[in-house]
Amino acid sequence: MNFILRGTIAAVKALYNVEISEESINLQETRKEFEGDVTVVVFPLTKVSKKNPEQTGQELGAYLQESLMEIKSYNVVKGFLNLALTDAYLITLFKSTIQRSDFGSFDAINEKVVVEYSSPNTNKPLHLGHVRNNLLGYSVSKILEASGYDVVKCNLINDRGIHICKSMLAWLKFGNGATPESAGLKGDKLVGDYYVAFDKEYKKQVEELRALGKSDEEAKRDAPIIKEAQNMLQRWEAGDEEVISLWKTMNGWVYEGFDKTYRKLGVSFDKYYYESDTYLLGKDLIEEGLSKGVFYKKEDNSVWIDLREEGLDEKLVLRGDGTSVYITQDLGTAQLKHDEFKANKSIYVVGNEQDYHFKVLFLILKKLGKNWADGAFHLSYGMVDLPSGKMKSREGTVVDADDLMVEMIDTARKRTEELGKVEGFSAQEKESLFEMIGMGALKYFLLKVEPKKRLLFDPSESIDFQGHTGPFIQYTHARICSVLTRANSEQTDLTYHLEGLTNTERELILSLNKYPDAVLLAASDYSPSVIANYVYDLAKLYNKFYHEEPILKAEDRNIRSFRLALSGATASIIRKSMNLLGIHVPERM
RNA sequence: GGACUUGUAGCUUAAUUGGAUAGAGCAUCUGACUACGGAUCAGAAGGUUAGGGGUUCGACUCCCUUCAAGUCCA
Repeated sequence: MNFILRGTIAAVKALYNVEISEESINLQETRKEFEGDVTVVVFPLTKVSKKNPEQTGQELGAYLQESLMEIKSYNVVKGFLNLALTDAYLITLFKSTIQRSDFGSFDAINEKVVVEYSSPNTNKPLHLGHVRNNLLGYSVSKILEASGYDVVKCNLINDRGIHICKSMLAWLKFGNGATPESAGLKGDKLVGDYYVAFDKEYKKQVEELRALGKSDEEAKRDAPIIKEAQNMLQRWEAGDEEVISLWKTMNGWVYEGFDKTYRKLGVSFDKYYYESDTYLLGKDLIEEGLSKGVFYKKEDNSVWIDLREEGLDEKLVLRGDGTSVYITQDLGTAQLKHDEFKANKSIYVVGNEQDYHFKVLFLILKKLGKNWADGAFHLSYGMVDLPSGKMKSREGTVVDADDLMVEMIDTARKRTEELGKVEGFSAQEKESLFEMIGMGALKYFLLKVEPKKRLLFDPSESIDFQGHTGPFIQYTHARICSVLTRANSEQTDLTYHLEGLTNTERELILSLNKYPDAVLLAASDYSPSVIANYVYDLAKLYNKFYHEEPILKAEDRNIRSFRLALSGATASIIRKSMNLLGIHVPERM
């Protein structure tokens, strides 16, 4: 609606002889209860008109109607100037813009963005929290891509450290040589089981030591199994062949398991980083920081940065014995990514428990003079909690990603069969449909909420398939496809000449027209929920249209062709939107 | 002790970034030409936007404060 902006600027110039900027004009959709399509909020303009809002609105409205042929009529309510667009304009808008196949896709802007997401530990299977992370990361990548960025999706895998040694050690002790094949388990599940087994044994040993009179702290420190694990980590760091070989084998199992989960989730990566390769990075940056005077040493040789001026604390960046802390590695990895991709932006999809960490990380990079750090952004999302509280893998209170997906697909199967909707489907078509619907419900459920909000998931309450849900939108798409196929089998004259539009048709065109803005907003906010809510509104509106207006049964041939075209365009935008969420839409369901 | 985030109808949530009478879904109640697909549509009911103060033409949104939930930093 740029012509309204320009027209308003011209109107202000003509009426009040003042130059104003586009930003000073506040345009919004006209609320349903008033007549019109677009509303100019006139309060801010009273400063230049030096008249009351009502009068200013009247003057602007009269001028705009006179000068812009797209405007049919206007009215002023309080300080709001409501403009009604002509049907002719909306029809042209639909034909020349919305119906184009490239509607809503943006030209490449020649900027690169790295999106890091997923970033699992190799000692346990993925759970619902990871699912949120993966879906967010993938969807944000798609959205950025659609808005013109060159996107690199990457996954930094935490494949080393004491936690991996725990799984390895427990497997050696209790595993009897079990493999995923022999145990009939996915590799990540098998390894996760030994991580739990370690913890169980560890707790038992701690109890025993405490029974012998040791303090809690001593017992936790002295339990033989934890010492063994620490010893194993040292051997790993020293490159001990036996340990390395076991580590490779077990991580291999885990990756096979993760791959299956990723495939089922429909997410993918362009680049993998492994902490075993990156954990020693960052020390040169410590040197750099010391020489620049950004860091300082304490008596024990440990290196720190003072961030108290920024309202934060003093922060340790390298231990006294010269070993890294998390932030050391993350500094190094940030530099590595920058060297490799020279990206304009770098997004980290990580839970909000690390808000502080990233604040510090970015601040340090800037203090080191890394200007590229301005493009760094922590896409922080809220934890997924259960009614019982936090998920804890060691206590078994997690919603496993694979189990959840199977459950969702099963529910979809039950629903669909109950409704008797799959007559004439082959077995294979059925399976892919159930998967599409089940995964659609799950993904939509997780993505429709703003990322930063925490999410409560109640496993005893199944995710809805009706109302504000993925399947509702999928259903709308299938319904349109059904109409279109029917139309195709009859006649295919798609040209039309229209006299006017019904209210719902107008609403639908205006809603379709919002798609590009939704993409841009979702991209600048890094928020798939913008798309999710947009496409829901669109689908809802289409269903209203579908009920109110006959399409195939329309008597006038022109109207029939137009409504088919409108339906086709709606299906296309639904498909594009859902694609940005990583959700597939069926043609029948 | 300090910092950050969140708080909207019974539940899950939206609000064009400061705009009109806070908009949906689930659940509850009422209805839909024998359906171009009822996983739909129309309607009813449900709100002191956690509480209090302030800023202004105008506040869910910004500022101060209290409360609640969660997280982080030693």
